[in-house]
Amino acid sequence: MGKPVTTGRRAGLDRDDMVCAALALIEHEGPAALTMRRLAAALDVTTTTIYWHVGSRDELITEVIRHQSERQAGRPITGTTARERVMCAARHVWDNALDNRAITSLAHQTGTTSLLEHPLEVALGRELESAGLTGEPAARALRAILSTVGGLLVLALRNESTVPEEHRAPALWAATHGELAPATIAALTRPGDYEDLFTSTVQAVIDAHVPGPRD
Amino acid sequence: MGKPVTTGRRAGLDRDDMVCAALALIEHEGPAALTMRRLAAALDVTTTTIYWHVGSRDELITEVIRHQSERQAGRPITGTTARERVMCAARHVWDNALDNRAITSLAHQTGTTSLLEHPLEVALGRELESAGLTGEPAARALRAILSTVGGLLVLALRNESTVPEEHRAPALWAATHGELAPATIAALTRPGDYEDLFTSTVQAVIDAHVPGPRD
DNA sequence: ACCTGAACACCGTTCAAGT
DNA sequence: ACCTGAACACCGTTCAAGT
Repeated sequence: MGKPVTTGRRAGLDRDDMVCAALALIEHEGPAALTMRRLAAALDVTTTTIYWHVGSRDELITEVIRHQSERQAGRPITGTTARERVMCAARHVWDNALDNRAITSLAHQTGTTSLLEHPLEVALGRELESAGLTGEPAARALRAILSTVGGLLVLALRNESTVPEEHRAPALWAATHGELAPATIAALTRPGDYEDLFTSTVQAVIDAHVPGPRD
Repeated sequence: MGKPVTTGRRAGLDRDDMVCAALALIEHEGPAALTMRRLAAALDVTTTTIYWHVGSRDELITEVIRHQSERQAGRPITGTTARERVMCAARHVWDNALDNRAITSLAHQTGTTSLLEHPLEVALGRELESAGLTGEPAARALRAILSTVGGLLVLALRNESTVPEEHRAPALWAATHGELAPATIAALTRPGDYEDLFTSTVQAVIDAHVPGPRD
């Protein structure tokens, strides 16, 4: 069953093979490695073959992100209080992004983050509604939590992305703005403990938007 | 005084002219318009001329961002309480980004946001120290506030950036995850009031990290 | 010192042509 | 229906050569 190993034509490739090969390419060689020519070489075909199965590079990326979003879904949401369950749903977004950094970076670069995290965002929205939020407050809470997690992810993923060293810590900073204490300067230049930062920051945003057990 | 209008050589251009022309190009035609060839055409020279004055495209971008960061500095910080002044410094980052969306997007794409906002980030750090924060708590507060503002900016700037419509609101969302209320779905698909979102979210993060007047 | 012309090694995309 | 070869219009970058 399934597709025959070798048909009478040339290659036995379909649209799904392209998407999977693209996903593997991204995971192994980074988001920048996803070019039509390199993907064609990996599949041992010409670039025009990709254009026949998939429409364009944008469509390929969309399909890759959607494919990845499907196998990200499914982690159970734990916790007894509403805030705990909302926090758990937010942490799923955080964990999945850190577990799949290459694809997350690609989604971030192409503005398809919401497509990648969509099932997890829906799960988060469901918990907010279960917490009693409806209408505009629910929408505001959802947007606030997701943007906070997204901002923290940009910070946490900045290190291994393509950021030249000179952009991080020019020596003149300490000279021109020397009034700052070393620890404060470190916050602007060096990486920190993003796990703690995630917990405290997201918890604050959740507490501000989601009614607690004794409100 | 200054440089002569026309020297005995070919063009009277220096490194600063390249950076200014690049900045104008970005503001008028968007971040994607900044290519070596288009910049050379705008200056009526060859691309190799740019490589002589500026090193590479990365160096050009760094110089453009640094140039822009200098004329962004200087808005006064108002407010009487510590939290008010910290909020004001955070709002400066927000306002400047929204007032210069093209350059902000470029900085975001190239991972040089901290370089662009650096003077404003230092001002924010100063207010945190004035509020009594030192060491790790100061660093955590700074990172938390900046990442929150950054995440909200990504959301607010997403609309006019190069995001295809299909990435935003596929019709199947409502079908496969139809349990969500319309307003909650809207939070995932349509833009909202980011001004209100900024105020409430950043205020929550500030309150969580900066001691208030009666703590 | 400052600038040009030509070339190299890449991109995404299209189009006519093959089987 | 599925795939190739060649071409087009772009990129960033380099190198020898001109004045």
